[in-house]
Amino acid sequence: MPHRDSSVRYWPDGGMAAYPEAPTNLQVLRASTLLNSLTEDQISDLGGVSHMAYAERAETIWINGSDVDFFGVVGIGFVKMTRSTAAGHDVTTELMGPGQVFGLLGALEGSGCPQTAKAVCNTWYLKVPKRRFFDVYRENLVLKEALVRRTTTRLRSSYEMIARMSTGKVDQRIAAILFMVAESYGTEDGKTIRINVPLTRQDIAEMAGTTVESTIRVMSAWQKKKWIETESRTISILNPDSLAELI
Amino acid sequence: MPHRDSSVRYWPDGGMAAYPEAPTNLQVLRASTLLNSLTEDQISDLGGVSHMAYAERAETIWINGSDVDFFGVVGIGFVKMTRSTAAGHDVTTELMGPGQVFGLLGALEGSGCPQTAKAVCNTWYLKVPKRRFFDVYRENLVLKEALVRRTTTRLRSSYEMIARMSTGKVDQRIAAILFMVAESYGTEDGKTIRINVPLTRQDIAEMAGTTVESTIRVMSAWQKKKWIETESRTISILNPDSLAELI
DNA sequence: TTGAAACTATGACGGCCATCATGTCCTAGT
DNA sequence: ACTAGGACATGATGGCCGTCATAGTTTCAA
Repeated sequence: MPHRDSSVRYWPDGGMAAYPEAPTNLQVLRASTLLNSLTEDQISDLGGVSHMAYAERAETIWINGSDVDFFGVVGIGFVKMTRSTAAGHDVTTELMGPGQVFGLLGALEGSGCPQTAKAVCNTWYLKVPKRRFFDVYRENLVLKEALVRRTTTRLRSSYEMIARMSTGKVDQRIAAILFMVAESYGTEDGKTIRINVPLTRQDIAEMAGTTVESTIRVMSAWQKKKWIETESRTISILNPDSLAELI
Repeated sequence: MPHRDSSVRYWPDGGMAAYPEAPTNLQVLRASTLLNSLTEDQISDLGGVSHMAYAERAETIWINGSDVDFFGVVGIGFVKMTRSTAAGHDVTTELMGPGQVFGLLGALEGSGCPQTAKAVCNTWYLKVPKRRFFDVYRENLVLKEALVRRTTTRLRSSYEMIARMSTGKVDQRIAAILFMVAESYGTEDGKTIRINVPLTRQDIAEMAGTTVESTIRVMSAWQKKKWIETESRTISILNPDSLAELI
């Protein structure tokens, strides 16, 4: 299922002394599956009032509950949407990659953003003012349809998550997460699947709803079995079959 | 937050020798928050091609993956949407009550219904043919907007679920489930909140992603503490404060 | 280059909870 | 009324995994 072209750049590499090259506003808007249904005029219109922003790895873009007057479109990099429980644990519910729109959810019904947005790695993203977007959105049947489809898809995969996370052992949950991320951001090379997101064990633990230690234990065991491989935060699944039959 | 009028009938009571009185097609359509945005003409149109159906407690309305040519609107009773994991456990992701539309999700993008629908109690529901609905839907801005809102709300609460279920002890999860159900289908009477859904411990276990035994243990303990009370599958929260501070 | 911080790794221990087993009570249908 | 099946209840047991502790390794900025 991994479908992306391996030549695509997912995140800014190299040091950060000089900012990695930012994409242009229009590039980002056109790359968005949700927004590229707009007309050229509308896109350049929105592009004109939006502005590119940069978030460093682990930087918080906004806290949950806060009222923000923009939503984001990931340009290069990754943003995770998290929620923190009363016990103080952060749980990651979604991982947004290049072209993905984030923070639009709360926007539609006015109520604040229910989730915290945090950069997984150094990330360029476009801040689009909500107000301007609504002007386009309100009467746009195609856009509404696109939005329905997008939320529907997310809803479906979030049910998948609930089913996987609320039952199942830790190793199953982690395996499920790996496949889920690979599904969106993986590239195949023969049997091995390379996950093009720089994820720490902590990141994975938050997605799987477990602890760093357990995640490390499980993944270390897999590494010894040559099922997976990690090099500088990039995970490759060497033996998808074995991993899959865990689930 | 429980907001319903206690005079509303949530499910057919009494024996089933004679079917409890069915609501009419139009009653159900008008009671639906999603569909009542339609014009009178459209409603009576849809009402004409739909037909009322009855499902007994625990009856399966459709299996996941199957292609069904209708979606449902709950008239009287409750329907749960479940998914079963590879391990054979059923996980309930949503509980749909009177006026709620179910099974529309998969319909919009053609792919089969991702979840199994099962009656929680004896239930009257309206089967609305998808094809006819699409004719109305396709060009209807208001309906699309309503759908976006509905999906958005569901998405939000499903993220809530993920956060709650993937972390947290069993008692916290169960408490969270009770409040979540009470939020939608509870009626307040002084301090006590009565949950107007006939749920077994098994039902609750499936929602909390745990086992019947654990659920029984936890809820029995609460009963001894007079925090909750059960009479013939109807749960009342006597002491919401104590229960809430578990979470 | 170097040092600090973050990440990965591994062990010990204890509590939670899934599983199995057994029994009572309630409900529904003959 | 009687019986069968489902729901509720409770105990015993063992393994998973969260927590704490400690140490090695990588990353990155100065």
